[in-house]
Amino acid sequence: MQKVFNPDEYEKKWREIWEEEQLYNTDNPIHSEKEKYYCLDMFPYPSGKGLHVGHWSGYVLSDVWSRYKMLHGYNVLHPMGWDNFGLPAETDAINRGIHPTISTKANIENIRRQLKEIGTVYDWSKELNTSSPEYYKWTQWIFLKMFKRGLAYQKEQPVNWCNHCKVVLANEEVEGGKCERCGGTDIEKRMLKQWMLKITEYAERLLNDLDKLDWSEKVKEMQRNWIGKSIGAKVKFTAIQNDGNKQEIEVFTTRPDTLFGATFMVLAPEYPLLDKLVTPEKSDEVKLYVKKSGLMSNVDRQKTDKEKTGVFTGAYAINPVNGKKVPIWISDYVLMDYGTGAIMAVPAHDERDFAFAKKFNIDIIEVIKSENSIYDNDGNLAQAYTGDGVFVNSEYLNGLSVEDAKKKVIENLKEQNKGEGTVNYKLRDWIFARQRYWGEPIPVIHCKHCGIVPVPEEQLPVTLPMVESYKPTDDGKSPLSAISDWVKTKCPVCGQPAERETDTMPQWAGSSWYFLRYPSVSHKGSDKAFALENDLKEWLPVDMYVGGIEHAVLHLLYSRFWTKVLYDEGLIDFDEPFQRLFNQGMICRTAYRCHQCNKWVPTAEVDFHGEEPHCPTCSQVLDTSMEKMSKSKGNVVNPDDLVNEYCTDALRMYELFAGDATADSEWNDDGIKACWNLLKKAWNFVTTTKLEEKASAEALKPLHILIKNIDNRINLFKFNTAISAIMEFMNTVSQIKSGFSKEYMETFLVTISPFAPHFAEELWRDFLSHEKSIFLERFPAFDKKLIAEDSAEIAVQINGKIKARFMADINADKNTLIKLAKELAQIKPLLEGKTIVKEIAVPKKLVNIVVK
RNA sequence: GCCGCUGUGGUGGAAUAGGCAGACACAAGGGACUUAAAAUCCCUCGGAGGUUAAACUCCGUACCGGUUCAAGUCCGGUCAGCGGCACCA
Repeated sequence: MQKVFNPDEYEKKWREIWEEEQLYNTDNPIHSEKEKYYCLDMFPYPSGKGLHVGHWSGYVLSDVWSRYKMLHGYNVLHPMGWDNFGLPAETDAINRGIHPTISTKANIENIRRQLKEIGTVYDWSKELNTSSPEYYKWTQWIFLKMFKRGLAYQKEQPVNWCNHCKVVLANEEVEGGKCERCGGTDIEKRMLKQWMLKITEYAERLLNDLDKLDWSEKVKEMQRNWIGKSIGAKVKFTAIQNDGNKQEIEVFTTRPDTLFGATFMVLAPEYPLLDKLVTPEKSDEVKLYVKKSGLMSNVDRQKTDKEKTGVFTGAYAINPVNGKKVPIWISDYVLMDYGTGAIMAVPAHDERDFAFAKKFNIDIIEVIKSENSIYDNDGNLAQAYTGDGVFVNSEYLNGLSVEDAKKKVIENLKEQNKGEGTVNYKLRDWIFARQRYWGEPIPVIHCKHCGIVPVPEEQLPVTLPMVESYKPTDDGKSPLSAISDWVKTKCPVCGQPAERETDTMPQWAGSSWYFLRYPSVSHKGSDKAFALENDLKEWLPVDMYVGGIEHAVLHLLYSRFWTKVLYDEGLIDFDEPFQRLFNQGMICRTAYRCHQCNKWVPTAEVDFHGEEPHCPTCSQVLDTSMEKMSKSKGNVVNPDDLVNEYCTDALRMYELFAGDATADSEWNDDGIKACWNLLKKAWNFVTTTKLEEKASAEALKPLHILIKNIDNRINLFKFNTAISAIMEFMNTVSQIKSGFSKEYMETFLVTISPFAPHFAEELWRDFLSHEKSIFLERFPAFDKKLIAEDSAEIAVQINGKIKARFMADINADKNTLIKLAKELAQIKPLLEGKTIVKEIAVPKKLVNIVVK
């Protein structure tokens, strides 16, 4: 009787059996002899929206990779968990009026169901959740390690405060002046005392170690940019205060060579000792400017195209190289949190200083001459010249090049104790506190007598109290501060009444080390943060990390930092968490926007009458654009619907087939049909072909080509062409009438099983009556001899244009090929009366005859 | 502005190491089967010319130029798009 293709029936069945058999549990004894392999997905934060087909693609990809590794005999750890703490979950809870402990639980259940429907190999026995006390106990423990190493400290400083989210933002969370969370621009600088992590201490290592990682250049470059190393010098100027005393002002510059061209100095408006410098007659003007720039939003202040503003302080400083008096100005183009908050201004050779000097009529002294400098009609510099050249007006530097002048001036400054060579980074310390409820409490106690005291390790975790009201406040205080029962405690050192820290950790805390936790999750008896025991230790570091590019700086930089700290603590024996990183592209789909109503129109609601899409409310023709899938743009495709209409395996295959895995790809609603048809064809092929004792050479050839192609292409992460290899195979074998065997079908099923696991398992165990899972098989090796061709088609070109083709023996040498080509009926006449200039032959490919 | 990446049919995309551009699909058109539709199967499918039909000829991988017997691929320049950084001294 013919076996009917009915995925609805078998897909669910196999998922349940796999789970019952604990097939993917790495502790299952059937895997005990195997080499370990750790393939990790970036874990999701459980939002209420569920997964769309764009999210699926990354999970399918890592699943194919994991299954492929299993078939190569590895014990594959492929875990999943929930990044549950943090703003997304809290915002979702507030919007729905449900406590986050409850709302996230429901969200997790929905996403877990969806992930299971993908047919993934997750080892659910190792599921973790960053908001569970047994997990965040260790997040707090790591924090205390940092605190004890002096890497966590409190500092009062101006910080980015998002008025919409009512929370402090780390520098990494401000993207182009906008809040990374809400996309809003209502961000102001507030003076707040904050917990900080000294990531800057690791800047150099975070930069250098990028070289040893197997990551895309793009992500590495983004991290390099973010760390932003600049090599330059610190130079000490001496300023005269308004009380007549001297004050040293240090500047950072990447161009110490141009020091003789410094004609003024600029301080950031927030510069600490400004009051002592400003002269009485300038005092009001300066105060007004400082106030104004303090009120300006980040976005406005950072606009590069805006005109320079500034105020003269009335004070002067002495240039250490030539004793010249230069005026001290303040301006908002100098930032307090980079370098020293003060610069020496060299208008002739810096564009910003040039613009400033032009506007306020300050001297411009050229110290580098070059034929590339541009002058106006009066012979003055028309713009700053920043290139190389020959030094002038610079005493002992005259005649030197930029490189030599830098060296010499630094030497000189150092001798006179007026400065030294130094390095600066754009990277700032990580603001590590949030004034929010839904996060890990920072485990310290404030005691009037003993200062800041860490909570003793044996008292961890400091649990987050269950409260009714967890909404954020406007005053920058954590909702926890209102819970006096919780806040009031005793100092662990002196026993006197003391108060708990009420800020919580940022969203990124839990995800900074979760990959270390997975291997030991089901070993709960071990009272350790992460696997140090021999058998667990071997899992780490992560072999393959798969996720979106959106975490290129934030999560991936933070994780690298924490890993290095834990390495320095001697807790782990590696200092990079993710050896190999794969960033999948995003899936895009047409989105419709009505410029009249000024909103996105969900695809399902678009009125498609006539040729063009119309707005359902105002009937305007809609603007269309290709956008990454998102609920807010209304262009998501729900995988649940496609699984119902087709099947999981078809959707898995189409996600891969749609395009290059690294690139963004476009969702085509009809595309899945191709994969659905492919499965149907393959099903009929396996179930209806008449089998013989032994497979024929004719039949084996396409099979071994398939094995070779799949193997190569999975290794190169070329999943789209791996799927087309299966299509090509089906097209070829449909022309072959006989010569197939049972063994043949078995090999075929193993080869395609990473892509269509349910399909392969059903035919393997049910149709071909195997006891054990197909995923305990070995991926077949291809046989070169079976693929080998005995002849090849040779293209014949005259002057590079194809004129004929012929079949030749695969081993024919160059001379034979040329000889055969010249005798061809189509070629012979073309050579008559011509002089042959050159003859080129490429075995197995072509012959090119150059004639005159 | 600086840095990085990408430009291939109507569409998504193929093309080891410079060697037959457009694999594999989607859409479209035509045909078969069918009372009909769906499903399935077969054919056509970059452009221009050419022929009853073929053969055949020319052009064609954003644009301009170069290297080479040979360029989607290498080099130089231009344009466009995407991403990152951006008053970082």
